[in-house]
Amino acid sequence: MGHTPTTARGRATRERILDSAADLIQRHGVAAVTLDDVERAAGVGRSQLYHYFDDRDDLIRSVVHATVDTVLAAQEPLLLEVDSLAGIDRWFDAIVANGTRQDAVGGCAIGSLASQLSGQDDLTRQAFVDAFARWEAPLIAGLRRMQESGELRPDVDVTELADLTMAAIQGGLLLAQIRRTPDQLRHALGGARAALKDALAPLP
Amino acid sequence: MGHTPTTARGRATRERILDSAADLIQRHGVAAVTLDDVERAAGVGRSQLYHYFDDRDDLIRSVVHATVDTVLAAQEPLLLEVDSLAGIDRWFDAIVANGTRQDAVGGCAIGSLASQLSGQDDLTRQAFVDAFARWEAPLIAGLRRMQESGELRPDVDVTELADLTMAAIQGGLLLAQIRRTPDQLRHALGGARAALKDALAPLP
DNA sequence: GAACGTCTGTACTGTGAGATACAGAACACG
DNA sequence: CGTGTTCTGTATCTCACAGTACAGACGTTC
Repeated sequence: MGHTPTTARGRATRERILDSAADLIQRHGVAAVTLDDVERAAGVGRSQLYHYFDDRDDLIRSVVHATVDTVLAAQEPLLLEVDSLAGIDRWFDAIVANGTRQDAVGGCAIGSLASQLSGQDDLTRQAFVDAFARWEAPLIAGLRRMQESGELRPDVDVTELADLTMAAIQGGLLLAQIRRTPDQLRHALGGARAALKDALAPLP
Repeated sequence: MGHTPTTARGRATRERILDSAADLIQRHGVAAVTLDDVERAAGVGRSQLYHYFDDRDDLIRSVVHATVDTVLAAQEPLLLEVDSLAGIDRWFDAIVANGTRQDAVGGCAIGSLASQLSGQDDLTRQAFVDAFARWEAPLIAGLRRMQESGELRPDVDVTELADLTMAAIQGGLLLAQIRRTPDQLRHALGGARAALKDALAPLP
């Protein structure tokens, strides 16, 4: 997997390559990005690319891992608070805000990559299985806490709730990306919220 | 957009090219499919490709249109019956069955293409906007009939219900494709069903 | 059956883009 | 400083693949 840099300059260069590549891929898709594009955007020469990465596939894989880490790191603070309906609302609001932001090219960075690359090798697909598992884990944990505290009915299946929530996020982002409007994302999350509210224990 | 065939043989050849290309693209992704691959799979020569299609992009666009038509045609009979909860259940069951079938590579043919190509030109993106609109229209119409007959509460927004249902389908199929298990699709559709059930008018 | 349009087969070309070679600059470390 | 290692710049190679050229087969119509 290429050379891991030992100096500060090396690390900076490798980061710059990864960031530029991730940005280009996010905007134009994996297939449309050439090594020349990455070089230009990162301001490096061909030799650097092959110094830090084995080949194009290795670079793409590295971008996938970096993207997953970035997205999950951004989600983490809010995900740890999803142990109440209010916390879930804050999380959903952040997702909508994020999906609506700036140029609103939108879509989920992980979801987009996943549907472009999951038809690839099994190793790449596994990376996405892991990514979504890591994403869903704190949600399941939060719902379980809600169940233990009696906030959630004891008979509901929390993994089922988590699954439908993740699907609503991914589907909502995909359709919002195509239509270039956040409405469908909001509606999808509204549906997930309704399902979650349904699972709340009736007030005593 | 290439020559439209006038003879039966010509139509058959064009169809064969389109079918083979659609199949290859479905399995390996747009970027991974070369014209040589299509030729081999369809058993035609290079000249045929360029006889019926202007260039590779034209072929891809044609595959998109053909895929959309195929998927929507398959959905149509069930979609016309979604004016009752039982009809919706039949539709959902068919989607799960279809997503579980055969090699279960899964994913939505339209959704996959959309996320691969929506970053392309605006014209291609528009094709997917239209496709999803065509898909959603009979669902909205069915829900509206349910509302008019009093089966659905009058205050609910049927487009909102339709939107979240479409998102559940797309998200569920995407995640099911990655995990190679239909569970998440079932859960996602279960969530949509709960939202729909919530909108039913209380029994008199 | 001949002549014209439609369709098909094969061989070729040009180039974009991934990969390599190798020399030179920057830097760490004694 | 000097020497070895890490990092960078440029030029070049190679080849897969989109696109072209052109001849030949088929088939339809008068």
